[in-house]
Amino acid sequence: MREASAPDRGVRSRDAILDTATELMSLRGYAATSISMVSAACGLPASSIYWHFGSKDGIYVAVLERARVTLLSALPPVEVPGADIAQRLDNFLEAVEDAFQRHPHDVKLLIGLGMVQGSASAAAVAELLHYRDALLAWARDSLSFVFGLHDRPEVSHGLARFVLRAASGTAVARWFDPASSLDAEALRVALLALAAHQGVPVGVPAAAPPHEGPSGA
Amino acid sequence: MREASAPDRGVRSRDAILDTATELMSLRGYAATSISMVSAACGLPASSIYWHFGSKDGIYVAVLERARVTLLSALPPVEVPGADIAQRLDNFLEAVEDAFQRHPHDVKLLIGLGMVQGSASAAAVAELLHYRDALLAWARDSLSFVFGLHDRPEVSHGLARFVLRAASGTAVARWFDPASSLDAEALRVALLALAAHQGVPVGVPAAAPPHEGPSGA
DNA sequence: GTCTATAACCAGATAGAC
DNA sequence: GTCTATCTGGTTATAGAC
Repeated sequence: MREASAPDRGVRSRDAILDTATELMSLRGYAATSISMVSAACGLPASSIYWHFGSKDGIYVAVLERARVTLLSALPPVEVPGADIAQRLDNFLEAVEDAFQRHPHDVKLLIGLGMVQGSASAAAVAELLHYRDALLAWARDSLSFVFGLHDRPEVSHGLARFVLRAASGTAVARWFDPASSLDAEALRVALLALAAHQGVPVGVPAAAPPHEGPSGA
Repeated sequence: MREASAPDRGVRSRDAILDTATELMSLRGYAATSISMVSAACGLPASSIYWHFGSKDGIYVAVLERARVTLLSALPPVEVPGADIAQRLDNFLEAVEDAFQRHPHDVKLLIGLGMVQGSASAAAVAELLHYRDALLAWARDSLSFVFGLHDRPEVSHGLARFVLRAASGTAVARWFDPASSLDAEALRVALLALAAHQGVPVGVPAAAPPHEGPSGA
């Protein structure tokens, strides 16, 4: 396995560079991460990094792409198991919480690098959007299955957006206080109430009447 | 007013630098914002910026401090008006939504620059923590008043954390899709359900039974 | 594919006249 | 307080031997 003749020396180096860049960029951000830092941290000279990725932006795009694939393949299929809504919702939230805890780098890459407009290339921004859309689509499909919303796509979309925002907000909270976790319990209560509020039968009364517009005062 | 002899030429320049730096840093992040960019954008030479703030980090701390004061003074007092919980909650959420919409720079500074550990000074990180804590305290006190939770601080703290995370997540969503707004309606439903779930009387049945631990399956 | 060496440039920061 | 000019060091990126 060691001294792999040379055929895959390249791919091993490539992976090492990607690992290092992922860690540094998710921790410090794209702009604050320099090629020389990556070089020093992974042991390979800067020119090797350029040979593999062409430019700093090229590394960034590769890092984002791999993070997206990794995170998405760690998520379970959208046909969430469970006999009823409560069970399926618990299973869904457990999957979200699990991925969130196990892939902090990937989550943070998605979140923290939104402020890259102007510093990074259009390709990198497009990859970020792709990343976000893929996560949102997974959440939407899963929640559609959980609540049986095949005929009400706008409701499952709204719930998915809510979950994604809660997860993003928790990721933000996590870099102030690294012990922050997703609080699946609160999310469960909130999602059930939101679904009920939209008229979805969840085996529980709606939490509040629709009430159009803010009430005077 | 113009040609103010010189006494306040200084403070005007200082403010102009702060304005420019706030805009650039909230848009591009701290690391990606250079002194020369600020200099070019506000018209003053780099050495004037150093005269006022001493270092790049000094500008950052001043920007954060002013953002915190601005945002906090834009928030209404915690004695949220309203005859009942529903009215007070609506007023609270309206205040949050309003501040969120009117001060995008300040919100983004708080959010997006969490990944500054290692690039910025301890003073800057401390200022960021101070910022976050002040917002959380305001939300906690307001929600305590809204729901009448003076004797249950841990509940109001949990609700405040939930609101702050939702707002953070929305700020993140906003740099993918600038049209994103806070969705006060969803937040209203979620907060009522969460409060009810904690046994707080909100004039509405609890959304779900406490149910200890995930249900088998 | 990996290395050493270096080009070309821009960053943060300072000196000193005014 | 503001300016011009400049120093130093790190940055992205490349050349060319191996």
